[in-house]
Amino acid sequence: MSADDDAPDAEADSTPADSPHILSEQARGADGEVGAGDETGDGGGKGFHAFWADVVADEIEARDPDEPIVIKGGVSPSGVAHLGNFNEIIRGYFVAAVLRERGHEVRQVFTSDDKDPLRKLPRKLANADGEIVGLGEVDAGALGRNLGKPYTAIPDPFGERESYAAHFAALLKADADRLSIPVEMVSNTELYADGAFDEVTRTVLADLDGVREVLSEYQDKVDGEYVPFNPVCSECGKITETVTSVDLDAETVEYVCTDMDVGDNTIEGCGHEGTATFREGKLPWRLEWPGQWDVLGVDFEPFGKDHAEGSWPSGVDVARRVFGTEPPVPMVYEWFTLNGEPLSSSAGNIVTVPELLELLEPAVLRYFFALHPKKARDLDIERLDQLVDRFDRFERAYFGEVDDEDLTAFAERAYPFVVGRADDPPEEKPVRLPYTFAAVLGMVDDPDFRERLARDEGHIPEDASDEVVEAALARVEKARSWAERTGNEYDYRLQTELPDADFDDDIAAALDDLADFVAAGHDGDAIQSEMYETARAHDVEVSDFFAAGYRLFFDDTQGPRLGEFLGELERDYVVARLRREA
RNA sequence: GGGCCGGUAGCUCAGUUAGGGAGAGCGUCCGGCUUUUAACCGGACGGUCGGGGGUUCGAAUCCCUCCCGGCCCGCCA
Repeated sequence: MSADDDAPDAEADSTPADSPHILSEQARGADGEVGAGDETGDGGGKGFHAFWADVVADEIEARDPDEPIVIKGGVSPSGVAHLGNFNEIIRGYFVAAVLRERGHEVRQVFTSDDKDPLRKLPRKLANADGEIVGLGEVDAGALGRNLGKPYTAIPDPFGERESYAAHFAALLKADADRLSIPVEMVSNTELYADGAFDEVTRTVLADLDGVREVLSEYQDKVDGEYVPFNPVCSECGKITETVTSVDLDAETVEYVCTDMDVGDNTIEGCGHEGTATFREGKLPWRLEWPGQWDVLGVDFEPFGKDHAEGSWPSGVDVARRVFGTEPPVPMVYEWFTLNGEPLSSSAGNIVTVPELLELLEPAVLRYFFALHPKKARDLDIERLDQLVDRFDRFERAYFGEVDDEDLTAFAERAYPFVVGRADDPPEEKPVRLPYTFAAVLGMVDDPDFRERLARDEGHIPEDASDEVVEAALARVEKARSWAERTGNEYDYRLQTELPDADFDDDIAAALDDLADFVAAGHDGDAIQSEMYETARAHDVEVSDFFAAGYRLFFDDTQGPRLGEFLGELERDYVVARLRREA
């Protein structure tokens, strides 16, 4: 704002340029009157970008980073690896892909912050297939006894991996694989065990007063006694908080295993007094995060809005004043809601990657995350068709078939990354069945029926190869799963057995007439017309007649356009069913 | 209470970089396909761009202010 109201307003420690909201306002340099100091700024003349990942890539390039450029994400293992966690991988992926396309070497890593202690029991877990299960399905007691221990020191509740942490990390890695995202999983525990953290730990413990001064600006609990290192108790295995002395030469600390407060509860310490090396403990989060930047040489990291005002400013400060390094380029992403509600594993409002991939193609899911990260979005399972439609339109825009400049500009840049083929973009547009139409086809299992109807409705080109047809029809199973999962207006199923139903004489006679008509051989349009004629001829309400048809074929009161549908089915079957014979 | 981010049609969202026509898809309604029955085609309806003020010949876009929502502001991550 104005130039001269900077009273003795104390610390301007973090300048606006440290705002993590690089995709929002032009917070930096916006008021051109800052004048001189700012030549390393944001590199001035960068053009407009239709794809946000290019904006981020510009920021990274402006730092002139060493290669490979390192992009990081990370979470603490919790009960379920849900789609929200996946932001940490896929948002970085788009930036990584753009940088690679620009000729850089990029390393994308994901830290599983698995030396963190389990602080409370999760309400839900995900098994190895990503399916969500309740605590009751595992040995909850065993988990409870391990409160306070690092996730890597807790057995896998499903008894498959070497630890709780490994189980969780494997889930996320599997999700990344499913979406063809190359990411290197890094165990935070191993970083300590391998000594990668020795140097930063030494830096912290060598200047306790200096570190306390920085931290105390962000944490009330930091006093002259506070030692920011949490050893693992050699006796009970829990993370401890009370360090009594530091021996820099030996690289050890003395500690007492005291109680740890977690919310309303207390995790009891065992009282053991012991000695731990730098590798037998961890730094608290506010130091650990910038420590990871230093250890891994991180150039870019996306994070959720919850970190934007808490961890990030302190992390910037710690990086500079404690470690003497520059923090990475940041990027805040908005959280999305699921079916209009916040993601919550305890409330059961979560969805996993494998679950979603039963309902739509990987490219559609990647498209969802290619949309602007600063917008709060809702992923509405009931209306997944809208998302898929938007993707289809986006894809058509890439192939120049949509009269929309903005969308086309976005698609031209982002589409190759969305389909994971930045260096080899598709030259021909895939054949896509409209999602709701695919759901209609899903009412019948017969693949030939599906293809015939899709062709008749003009959704498959005459000269399509078998591969193209097969690829197009693959969406039918997705849409079918969607209809079943939501129980929506496409959730009809062609009945193979004759449903139990009675009809009055007029309707029965009309059905018989229609059966004769079908037996004589007519196409779908004709059958549709004949249904009206027949109903009138027998003085039956058209709606009642259709209802009878839906009862016979779908055991329901409604359904798709019946005539066209019957026209594609096997004639003998239709005739017999109309005659209520089979 | 303070800070940050967001608020564009019923729904999902573009458009804000460089101020100039308020848009798309879906839904709804109407119509078409000899035919009230969810797929196809055409058309229409639909918005105080969260409210107010300001700058400007001109504001969704820039400035101020207020409202609403989310996040952060003890610990943890």
